Amino acid sequence: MLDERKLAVLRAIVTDYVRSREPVGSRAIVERHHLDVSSATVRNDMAALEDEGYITQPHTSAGRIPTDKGYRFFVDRLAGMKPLTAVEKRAITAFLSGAVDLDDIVTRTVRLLAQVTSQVAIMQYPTMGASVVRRVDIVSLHDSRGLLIVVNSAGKVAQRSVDLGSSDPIALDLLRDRLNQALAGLGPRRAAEVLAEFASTVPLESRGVAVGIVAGILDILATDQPTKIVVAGINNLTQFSDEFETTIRPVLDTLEEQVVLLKLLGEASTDVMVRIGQENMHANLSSASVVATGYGVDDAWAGLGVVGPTRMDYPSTMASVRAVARYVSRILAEG
Amino acid sequence: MLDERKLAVLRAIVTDYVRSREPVGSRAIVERHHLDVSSATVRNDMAALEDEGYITQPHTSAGRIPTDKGYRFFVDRLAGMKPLTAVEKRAITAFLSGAVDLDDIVTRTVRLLAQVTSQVAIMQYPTMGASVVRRVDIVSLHDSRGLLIVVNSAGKVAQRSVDLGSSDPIALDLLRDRLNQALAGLGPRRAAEVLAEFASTVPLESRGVAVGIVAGILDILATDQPTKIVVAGINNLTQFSDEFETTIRPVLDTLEEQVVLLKLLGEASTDVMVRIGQENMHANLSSASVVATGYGVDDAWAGLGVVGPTRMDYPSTMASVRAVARYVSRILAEG
DNA sequence: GTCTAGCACTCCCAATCCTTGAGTGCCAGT
DNA sequence: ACTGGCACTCAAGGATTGGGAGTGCTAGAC
Repeated sequence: MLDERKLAVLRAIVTDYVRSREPVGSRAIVERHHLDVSSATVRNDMAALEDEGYITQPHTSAGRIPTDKGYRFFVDRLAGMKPLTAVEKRAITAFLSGAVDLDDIVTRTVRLLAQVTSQVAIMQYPTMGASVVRRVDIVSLHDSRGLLIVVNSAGKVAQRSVDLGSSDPIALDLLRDRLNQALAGLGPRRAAEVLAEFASTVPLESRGVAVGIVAGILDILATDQPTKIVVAGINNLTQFSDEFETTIRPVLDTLEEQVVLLKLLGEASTDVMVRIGQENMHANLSSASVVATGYGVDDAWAGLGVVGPTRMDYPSTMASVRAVARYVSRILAEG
Repeated sequence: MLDERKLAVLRAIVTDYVRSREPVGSRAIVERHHLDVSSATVRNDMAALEDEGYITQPHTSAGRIPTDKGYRFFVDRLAGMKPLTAVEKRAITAFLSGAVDLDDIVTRTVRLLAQVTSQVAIMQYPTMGASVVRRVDIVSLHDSRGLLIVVNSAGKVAQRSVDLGSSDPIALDLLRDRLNQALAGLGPRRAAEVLAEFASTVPLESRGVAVGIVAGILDILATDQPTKIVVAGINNLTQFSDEFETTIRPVLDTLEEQVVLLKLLGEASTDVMVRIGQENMHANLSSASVVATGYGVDDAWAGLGVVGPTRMDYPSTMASVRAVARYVSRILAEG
């Protein structure tokens, strides 16, 4: 059904439309892509492609633009990823290697991704997931307020404020030591089991505080799932000031909804995932595409990606997303 | 120069223009604000107000719109703050009191502020500032990588990854205890002084690690200044889809620049500050206004506020910003 | 002196019409 | 199976026009 030349025509339409943002006509194709046929022939091919649903006309007597299905075919069959230049690679490593802690890594990564793709970048904090508890700390602040801190093997630090009552520092030190001995090295499920028994092993006079703290730790272990999402490069949307209603407004609305973003990134796995337009199953993203992938090391895994108009340079974007994910994974693995 | 009626006219122009987004004419004023004079009289007043620079015409034969100077006068002299309704107050407390830690407080607050003002909200994390070091912790992760954690009395947790070399757990515990004894209760300046001497007091075999850790703490103490900024409600900008070039694009650009935002919020003090248009001294904000204020308790102080078009409802916005700042301060004070 | 009624004037805005040109679809011919 | 040619469609850009909203000014009333 689709011979070699029709594929070439589709490829030409996608690439030219992405470049120019304007419907592309038959004459332009033969000229820019030196197909050795006449424009009338290309027109016939275009009619066929339109019948198949790969392209469409904004109105009679305009050129063609790709449909979601057209982009999908392009991504799956007609194009690979455009490798990054050496300069880009160097810039990525240089920028990421300056990070001082997990927070900093995430912030830098998402900004970097926004910059290299010229799109809106979104990134999820690594989940504790398969990681183990490394340390529990209790810090008294003022009056009876204190702070409970749990660090996991991925280097993630979670905190909760707790009521320490009138317990004295010595008792707190003791409690902390006991908690660390009991929990260090345990995964979240096992830790929760141990904690269930823990309070009863504590001397009566600090029982009350211990109960509060145990509850706090359990809370941290349990509510770790909905990880934070960071966004950067929203101003990149302004380059699509036409398409305000179709792209900018809905995407901005979506970016405020953490839940939706989490779901988008949740589908990411080891290879680069592309969701085009309606494929996102979300009204606000019906004219936007999401390019995402997973990143991290075995005990700290999460997603990152970009959001942009369906008319985007998929080969470059996919390559950038993959590259950034790999580099940040490496950084995470190293420390 | 400006008699009672001229002030009333200016007030009418500001309020009507904020409501309708359209230049307001003399006839509309006498009708909507039952001034007992004719439109011709109002026209004379308007001519005077225009001479003084409080209002201007987009073009001949259009109504008048306020200038920056006009808004400024309105804010300073013609309007107070419009108190919040009981419902709003209750919603604020309810929403904020569910927060579990500092991170959560900040996130909730900034979203809340965006929602009640229908503007873009920005909020700065509390600075350590006058606070004191409460606890230092060292957690070993994997291989030789470790995590250094510093908690201050404001409940803020800072972290750095450090190289722990091949030091054994016992030595680390010792080091941690010594650090806590040395630093607990000290302000950042004094702590830095103590740290300068610290490494030389450590046994030779763990000297190397200690040096790295001391450097990390110093780094945390030193780089605490540029605190993080959180943004919410960017989608509220889409209500001004006219004004794309004048408001949306430049504001979006500005929001990506942490430095600029920090400077904006840095000027905030105890009362509500309003910067109108050009007063922001920043090209991108020349048709935007910033309403900001400080919040926090004595040892943890920072700024929060909103950014929107100069044409905004100042009385309501100012009241909301102040109310949210007060509630979040109270929450912080309570722990 | 202060306000008002009236009127000429300005200028945006929306509607209308026209032209232009890009691009298509189709058919007859090679 | 491809191509040249031609009629057709339609968006986009100008030019023209007719309100309509609003102003500024002036002469007169209080």
